[in-house]
Amino acid sequence: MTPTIKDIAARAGISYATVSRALNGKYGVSPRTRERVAAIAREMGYRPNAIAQGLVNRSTKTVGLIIPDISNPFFPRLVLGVEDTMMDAGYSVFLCNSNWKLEREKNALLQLSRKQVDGILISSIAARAEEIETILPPRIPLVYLSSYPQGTARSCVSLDNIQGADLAVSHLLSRGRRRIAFIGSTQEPHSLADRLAGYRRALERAGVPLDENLIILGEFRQESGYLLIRRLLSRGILLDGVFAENDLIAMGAVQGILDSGRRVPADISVIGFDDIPIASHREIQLSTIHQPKYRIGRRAAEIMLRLLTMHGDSHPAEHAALEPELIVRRST
Amino acid sequence: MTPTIKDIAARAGISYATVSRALNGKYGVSPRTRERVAAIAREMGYRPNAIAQGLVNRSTKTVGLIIPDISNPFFPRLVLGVEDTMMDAGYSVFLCNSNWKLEREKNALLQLSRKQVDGILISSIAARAEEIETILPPRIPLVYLSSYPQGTARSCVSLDNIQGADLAVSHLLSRGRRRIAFIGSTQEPHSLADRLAGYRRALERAGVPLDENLIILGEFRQESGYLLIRRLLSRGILLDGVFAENDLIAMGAVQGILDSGRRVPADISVIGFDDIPIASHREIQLSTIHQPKYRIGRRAAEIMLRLLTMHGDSHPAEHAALEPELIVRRST
DNA sequence: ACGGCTGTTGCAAACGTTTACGAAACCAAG
DNA sequence: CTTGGTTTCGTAAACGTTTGCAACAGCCGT
Repeated sequence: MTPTIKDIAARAGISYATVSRALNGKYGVSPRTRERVAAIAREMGYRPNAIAQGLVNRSTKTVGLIIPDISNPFFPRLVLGVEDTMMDAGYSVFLCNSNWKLEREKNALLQLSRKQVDGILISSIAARAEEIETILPPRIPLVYLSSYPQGTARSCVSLDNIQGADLAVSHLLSRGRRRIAFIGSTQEPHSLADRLAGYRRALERAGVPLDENLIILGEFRQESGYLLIRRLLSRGILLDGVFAENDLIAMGAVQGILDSGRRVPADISVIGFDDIPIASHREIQLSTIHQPKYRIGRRAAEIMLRLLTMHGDSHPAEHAALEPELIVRRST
Repeated sequence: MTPTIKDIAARAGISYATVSRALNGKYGVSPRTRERVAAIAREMGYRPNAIAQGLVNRSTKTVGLIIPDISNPFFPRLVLGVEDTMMDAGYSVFLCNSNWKLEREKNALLQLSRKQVDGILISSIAARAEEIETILPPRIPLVYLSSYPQGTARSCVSLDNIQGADLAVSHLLSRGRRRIAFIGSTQEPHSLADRLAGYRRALERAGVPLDENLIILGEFRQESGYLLIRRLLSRGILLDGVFAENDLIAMGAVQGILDSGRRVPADISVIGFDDIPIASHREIQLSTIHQPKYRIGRRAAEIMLRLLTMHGDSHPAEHAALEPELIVRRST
């Protein structure tokens, strides 16, 4: 049995209330007993039971973080940003990943709320806010990061996806490309919508007609990008540029283009989104839209901390949209 | 306020003990009241408080998982293996990453034990078992995965690192390479020792003399591999093969070799370790030693589940060493 | 009518903490 | 010596749940 506060009290010959006060540095216990208690606690290897503390304090000093895909190189930096800032503030982070399944995302939400986390940060794949916010008791702080559902009144931290997509497509246009395909994923409805909007906006501004045949959707995986572009090319559809919704898709697309006997960027330029670490690799050199992943995580965590400290006084939802940045590399 | 079991009891006009029994499907409550309680609970949106349950049940249905680096593509698959099997068994997984810092690893251990997790899985960077096992109360189930300290009596699941390194180096030798550098990391003392041992064993068996100048150590990062190989080459040291302790280092080494005007594999063959996803990319094509990451995670979780169910009866430590597999690609 | 059995329910303790409140002890001033 | 104030500590309730035990009702056989 690990020693409890009562064991310490027994050894010290005092009540366990005093032990609690001594250990927590509360006012009203003499320096002498305070030291004695500290010494005994150290000697017995006392470890406060966070479960019991959580029960009485009604706070677990823990927040949940839900992301869709731990294997996607985009998310680890984001997680790190959250973890670092939350840890500095004395919080633990409970990481869950939903594997792009709404069912699992909802389940994670449920588990976290049962575990009485103090707040939840989520990169949600839900299309509408009700789908996930009805699961949670309304008082619990919730912050979206990187991706958020439509119609939410909660705080969000994300990239300006419309602007980012516009940047990417405008770049392709400036390279003389006119037949630009959009390869996306249906897994995140909201960022898909925004990036498609940016795609359309850039084309329209340049006076390039939109061809619905050039828009194809799959998953956020390399294989998906490969298959989709090959299908497109084998249909004989003409194209000279590709805007992929993320870097993994873009990398798959590059492979597909090469395998079909065309050159990148000579025949077809490709640009991605996210700027994952591997995109800058010497042999890859993928042009892309940079997302400040760590900063997004940190910013979201900071908002969360603010919500946590002013517990429930009023929630002026904050909507931060960070600036995208165009990174030009060999693929365009 | 979220409704508690007492609120339900009040509404149903019965004692809260009965509500608890009804909700948990315990024996001794009539079907009629059972249904009534279930209906009211659903209607009020009752959510059992896992903190309170954990306190009285002395079990949180949660295990901790500590890994050194969430950004390293090796670990996500491992995490997934653990998560999937633990979730199927009704457990949650608390993921912590230590960022290759022993201090943070110890701290994570401390936090997890305070949080009363039922067990801990850890890919440890500690050199000796005492460093971390003294932090934990002895009763708590502990399973090492992928990497474990020396002198532990706990269960481990890992690759046969000696065998893996032997395989890699023997492959280089079979390609006619004789001056084979070892580029490793000091971040994981135990796998370093094993992979070095395999390196030595393969050389010895082939009758190739060991040159200590060819062994250089840094970190498990691409930049590190790049810098180390460049330093080696600029010193004018001859080499025709490189065995890197992991794929990231190997990829950095390849870049360094190319940047120094040499060819891969014509002048220098390079082989890595882990078989991270990107290693199979068309433009990378890195030869490597495959680790069944998902299976390692799953296996470790299975052992953990066994330890959890037979709570404390006896711990016949299980040491599973999975088989490495040589993957030959373009870099050798 | 009675004893005993079965099925259903309530009471209360327990898990390990924090904390409001009150009691005791001490000290200095009147 | 009393009074008042301050410091130090103990008592007990509370957090939300589970569960052993006792109580109670209904029913059966005698």
